Amino acid sequence: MSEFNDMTDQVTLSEKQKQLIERVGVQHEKAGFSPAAARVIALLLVSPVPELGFDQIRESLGLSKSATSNALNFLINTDKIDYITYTGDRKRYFKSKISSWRESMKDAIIKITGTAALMEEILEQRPDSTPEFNKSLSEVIDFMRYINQELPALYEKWEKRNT
Amino acid sequence: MSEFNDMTDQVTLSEKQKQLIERVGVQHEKAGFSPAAARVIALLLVSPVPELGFDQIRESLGLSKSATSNALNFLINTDKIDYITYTGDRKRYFKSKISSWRESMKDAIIKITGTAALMEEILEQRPDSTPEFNKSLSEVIDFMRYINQELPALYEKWEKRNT
DNA sequence: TTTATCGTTCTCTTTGTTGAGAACTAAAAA
DNA sequence: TTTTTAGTTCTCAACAAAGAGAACGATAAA
Repeated sequence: MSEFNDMTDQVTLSEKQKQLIERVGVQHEKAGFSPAAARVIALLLVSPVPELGFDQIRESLGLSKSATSNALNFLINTDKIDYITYTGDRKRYFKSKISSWRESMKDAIIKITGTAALMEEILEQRPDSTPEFNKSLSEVIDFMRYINQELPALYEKWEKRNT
Repeated sequence: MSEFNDMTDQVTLSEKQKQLIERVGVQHEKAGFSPAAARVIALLLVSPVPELGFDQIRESLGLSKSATSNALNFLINTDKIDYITYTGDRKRYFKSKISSWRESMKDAIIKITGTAALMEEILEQRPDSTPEFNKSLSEVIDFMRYINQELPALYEKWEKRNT
């Protein structure tokens, strides 16, 4: 496409931005992402240009093609990123799915429900001989369920507040 | 202490309980615990006897001493378990800290605050040229902060409901 | 003092993770 | 048809994580 294919494909990032990418990356590593995948989402959040091509990502982060490919596919499969294309351009442009944070929140809540269900299973098979323990367990479950139930209303309230 | 030291130290667990321990264990592995540590908390939640000694844990889970020791110390350091002692008995008896779930919830909320702070840093350095993106980012931050702010009240409401 | 108890720590092996680099593939362009 | 583009997949090496088992240590009991 470009007449200057010897040009670098790197995104221009300040030192501050690079450091921020590392910090956001580490945060995501702690959440269970691989270092490469963590840096990729971080880049897509920090980059002034929010839609980046494969090689822009690869070169900006100094990753290999395989690491880049695997990270991108992992992030697509887990719904963290998305890509768009432009007519007459075969490249895919990857972007953070931050705009669909509402759905991500819902998914996070479903996880809480799952935890509560497992806790419930634990509680159901516990003996009556440990009433204190059982009470705590029952409280956590109940609180989780309560939070779960009240969150939609809380969300509504937030929506209204922001109009 | 016992005259029958050739006896096994295993806790009696049904097949159903063993399977539940595995499932709760896997759940904790997904949350970032090592397999051994995950099985230990699971055991301390499922076991009919909620306070277990080192060898009871080791033998019930079929772990080595090192794995047991490291798992227990990790869980103590991360405030997931606790131990008590009895006069005239040098053994430590380990127990789940499920009873202090209120504090654990608070810690979980602090984590959200931390995430919001990092997001805020991202937002602050973003260019004005990406208003949609910035708006989404700003919304997530705002929603997180809102949840954070409203949770104490929600907790109060829950407490009242349960009296 | 010697022995037993209750763990901790060290070494080593096994297994899993991460990612580089090259080979490969599918589609489009020339 | 041949070449280029845009990635994917394979192989391999480096490194890290997990845990077994033995050696070690610290306190208490005999």
